[in-house]
Amino acid sequence: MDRYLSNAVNRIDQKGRVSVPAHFRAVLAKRSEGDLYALRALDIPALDVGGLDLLDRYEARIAREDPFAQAADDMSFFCHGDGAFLKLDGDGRITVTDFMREHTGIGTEVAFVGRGQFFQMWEPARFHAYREEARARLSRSRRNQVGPRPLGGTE
Amino acid sequence: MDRYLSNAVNRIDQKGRVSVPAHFRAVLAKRSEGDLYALRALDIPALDVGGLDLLDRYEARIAREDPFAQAADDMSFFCHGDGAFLKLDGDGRITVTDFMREHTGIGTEVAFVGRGQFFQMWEPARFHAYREEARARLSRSRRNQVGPRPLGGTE
DNA sequence: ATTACGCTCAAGGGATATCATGGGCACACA
DNA sequence: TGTGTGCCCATGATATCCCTTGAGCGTAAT
Repeated sequence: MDRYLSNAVNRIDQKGRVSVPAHFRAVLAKRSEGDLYALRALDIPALDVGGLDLLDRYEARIAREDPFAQAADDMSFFCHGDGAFLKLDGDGRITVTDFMREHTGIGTEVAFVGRGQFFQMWEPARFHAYREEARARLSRSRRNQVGPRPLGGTE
Repeated sequence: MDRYLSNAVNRIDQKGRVSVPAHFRAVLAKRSEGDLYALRALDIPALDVGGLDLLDRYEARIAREDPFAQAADDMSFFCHGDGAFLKLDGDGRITVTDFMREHTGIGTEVAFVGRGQFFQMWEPARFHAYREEARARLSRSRRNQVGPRPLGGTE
């Protein structure tokens, strides 16, 4: 197993710690060494989290831009300035900081959502709402499609 | 860990000192020997700070200009002549000088912002405003994008 | 089939280390 | 004699480490 799949909701304890699902930790260990990289996602109240390989992907993307152009600067500002390293403690937990709470609205529980190459952290209610929106968008666009179906369904 | 990442706001004390975030100090120690070099960023009210390797970035840009042109001369003047060395004290703090305050508007607090190869110092409110601008620009360019997305939350 | 054991994992708590911040003191330079 | 600078230590908050608890689950034994 080398992809982040499925989702789980875990509770934040009084000291602000939350367990990263064991399955995600296993994937993480396979993809990168130790540290976790977290980033405030664009447009949605979630954090994108992964190993250092996730950061590498962003940096590779930035390297393709003219390093003195505005776009490269914005991208670096976003992924370096608005990102953070998370440390897993000995029990596989991370501490939820204000940095994370502000952007996501996370309070006492965190929804961990697998996204293949990375996973996300959401406030559970927002996650459920967003999931429904996403499903609705998909099924609407499938109905509007005349030719071959974009995704899924019965063939 | 060898890149400057995440951001933090620290308070300036009555003697004009401010702690450089411990994580940044660790990166600094790994990348360069002791010295910190600060320059006033072009176009934005921030300081670019790093080891002497920070100059590599600017010198690369100068190298791309015609050495007889005014622009190359101006750039060299700017990065070699208008920078300042910062001294870390025993507790990992630097003293905020007028040189820094003038350009940035820094008053009683400093926002340290990781930028990968270097980090920046901002007046916190200006930092927050600029961060929102940068995110808005990115999100706009993501929506206008037809093909694969340049960066960002959802893949 | 049902009970008992053992494993994994989320979650709680106490002790300790790290870090930002405040302040004292001495030395220099003006 | 002040003012700025460097060096040292004190403190409180937070993060980190280590150990414990208890629920869920599969497996094995009765």
